[in-house]
Amino acid sequence: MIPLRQAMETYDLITRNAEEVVTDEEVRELAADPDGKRAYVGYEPSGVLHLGHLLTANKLIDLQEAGMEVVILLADVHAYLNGKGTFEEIRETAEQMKAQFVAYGLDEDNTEFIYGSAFQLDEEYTLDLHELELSTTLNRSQRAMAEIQGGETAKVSHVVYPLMQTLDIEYLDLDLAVGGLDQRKVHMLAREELPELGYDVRPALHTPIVADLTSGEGKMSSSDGVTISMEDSTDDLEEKVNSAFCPPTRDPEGDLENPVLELFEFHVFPRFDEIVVERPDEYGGDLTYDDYESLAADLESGELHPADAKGTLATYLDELIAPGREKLRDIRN
RNA sequence: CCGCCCUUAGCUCAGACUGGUAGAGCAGUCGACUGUAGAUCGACUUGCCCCCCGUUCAAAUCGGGGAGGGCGGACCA
Repeated sequence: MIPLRQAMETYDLITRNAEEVVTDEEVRELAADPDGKRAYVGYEPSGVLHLGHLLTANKLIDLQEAGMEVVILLADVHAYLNGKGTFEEIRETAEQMKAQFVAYGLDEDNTEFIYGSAFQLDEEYTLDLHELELSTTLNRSQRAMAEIQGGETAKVSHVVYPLMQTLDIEYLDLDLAVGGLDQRKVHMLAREELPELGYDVRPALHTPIVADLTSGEGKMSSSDGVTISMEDSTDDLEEKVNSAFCPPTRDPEGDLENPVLELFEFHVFPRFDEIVVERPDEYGGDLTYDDYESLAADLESGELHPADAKGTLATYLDELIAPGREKLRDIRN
């Protein structure tokens, strides 16, 4: 396989499938000399990875491919502040999460896993945090958190949370912050506040939020609706994908998205060079695609039937998830 | 600390005044129709009515106590 870095311009690799790049100039500058530059995603520890996690993981893999160092923050303190349980419980799920990321394909030697509690409780960090608390309004912090916290009424911990993310970017010595689009307001807050403390502003890169599988609207959520995760068996995947909303178009009416196409675009094509749609002769025989655009175009034209697209999607997702699924099984035995 | 409002199905809420063992919409599940899903029909499911004590033949409903959540309480007066 040709290294992606040679096959694609570094900038295109770094920004592919990104919903937003802040700012483009800053990222172009990074792309000009990516070696040794540090990028991160922070995750609240979870025992089971789902497609939302994997979307940002795909981006991290791109960045590794581009020559960057990747840091995964196992955000135990953040999870604690967001009411996710005791530190003990959070730690345990963090270890499971780490194992699944490695199984998924993040190069272990090139990926730095670090617990938030390893540095977020230091005196210097804490004093910086208090300084941020002093210069940030409640309103601003709450707005930054709105997408992240549940429907619950905001606690004091919730407004501290994004301020800590701001400091993480400095204390982890990063050059790029990565996150889903739901992290946008937090990163904007960070860009605004870091200079106030005398620190440098870093660029941010946001991945899209995949639409809900069954309705095609909003975002796929782990709390409600159908989520595809490392826990799913092959049969689960087939069933979930088959029940997905999938009109034969890339651009459904209204605000709706085609989640099946989105999964091809954001999860399958970035990890496979070639996709084979196995089709019985009565429907025209097998089809082969090496990029998302041609597959989407065929769905649009009717050449590719949604049912065949779904079967194929389930097969490839299964392949992506299989290593993590095995790892989970090991952990649990 | 004090005051007011809220708590009923997964969600949003009716029902409470006038006690009689719980409803709607949405969601969900299952069929029919489509070579997928959705839409559309057809059927179905769903409950410690926040907790405890009391009154009563009988309490979601009345009385008392408690919990959780929301909002308010400077001055002008």
